[in-house]
Amino acid sequence: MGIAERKSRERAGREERIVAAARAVAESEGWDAVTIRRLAKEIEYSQPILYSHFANRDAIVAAVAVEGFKELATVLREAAGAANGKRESLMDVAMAYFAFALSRPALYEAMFILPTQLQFAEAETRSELRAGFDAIAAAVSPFCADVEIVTETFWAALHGLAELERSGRIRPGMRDKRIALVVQAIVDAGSNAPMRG
Amino acid sequence: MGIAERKSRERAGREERIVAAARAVAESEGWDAVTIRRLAKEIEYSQPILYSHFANRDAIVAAVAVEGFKELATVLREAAGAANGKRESLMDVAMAYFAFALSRPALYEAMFILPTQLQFAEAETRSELRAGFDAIAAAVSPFCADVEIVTETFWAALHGLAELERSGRIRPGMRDKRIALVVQAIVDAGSNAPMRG
DNA sequence: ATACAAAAACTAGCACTGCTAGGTAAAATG
DNA sequence: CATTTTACCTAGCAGTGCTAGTTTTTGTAT
Repeated sequence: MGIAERKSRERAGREERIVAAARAVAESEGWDAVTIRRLAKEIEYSQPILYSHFANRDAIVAAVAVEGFKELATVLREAAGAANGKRESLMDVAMAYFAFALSRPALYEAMFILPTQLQFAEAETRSELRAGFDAIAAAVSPFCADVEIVTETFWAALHGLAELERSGRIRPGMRDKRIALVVQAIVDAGSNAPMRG
Repeated sequence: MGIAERKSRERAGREERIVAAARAVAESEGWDAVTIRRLAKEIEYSQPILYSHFANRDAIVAAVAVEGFKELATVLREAAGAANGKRESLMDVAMAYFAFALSRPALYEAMFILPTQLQFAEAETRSELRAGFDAIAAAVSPFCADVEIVTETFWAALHGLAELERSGRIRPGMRDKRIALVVQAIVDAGSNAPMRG
């Protein structure tokens, strides 16, 4: 039964094209430009076809977000692996996270700002988000006892810095100094806490 | 010519009612429910009236955001003033910020997530945002030399923690530990940096 | 008081959105 | 080749932000 497989392949291919189109349009014209009609035009099918692949528009955004989580995890792992020392590794992870967030703003938006509801029901999303989290945790772990807490806080600080800079709330010029401050805080958390306890 | 004044007063009152309605609907049903038709119904006028007060829907959201910036500044100033020691003051500011963000999610959304374009052209918004920033800066200043940088980073960390928790990315239970970690980082930044320099 | 001018508010409608029902063309099966 | 199933599209609904054109209300002057 090669026919069913061919059809399945074609469907999967079209689904990828939808997600790719959504991402491309969002990145070049913003998420407001990502309408069902626009995506239908991009893939050269009628609108209802999209609803045979995704339940609604949010599900398409969520699919883009899942792609983003995969890529973020890869980027962070590579950044952590390339460095020599523990401190360099942490700094590289921070810089890589920032570069990711600012170079793909629409993708980052899909991951952390837009839907925030459906995408966490899917198991795949959870695991991919976890992969990125683990990459950060690996870089953080040499400096602290309670890895989970420190990773969450480190991540939140990077996320907050990226968001406030992206929306023009804080000065764009001092980026590296702020990141250095966050990294230093993690390093200090490792050297201070044990001394006290 | 008391007539013109009366009319001006009535207009201002109606404008306040529009903003209040937008905020109330957003807080109880989410920003998606805040449509022009819905607000018109709430204030018992026709839709075009709203456009004699605001250029478009985003301007209404921005007006709500401005209210939020004023209230945030007040909340942070009170928190900083009530505490005794420098460290308590910093911790209280952090807790107050968090309480603000989580207790008025729709308001916080208007301030930091939704429009992010128009509202910073207005001078009023800038000054109110600055007021909140200054309140944080006052609590941070005893612990560092470069107040601006540290304040930006401290604020970003709080914002990131609030956002990630609000969207369910990090565990809700460990909130206080993460906040304590951020506060400790600021305190350490003050005790470490001078020793090195 | 009444006719008039000006201001204020409303009705109706446009172009767009997400989404869907119902009919049509294409393709696989006997 | 006929039939059934699958795939797909056209057309349309209800709702959105926003606006043109008209009507009502209000204040002014005779």
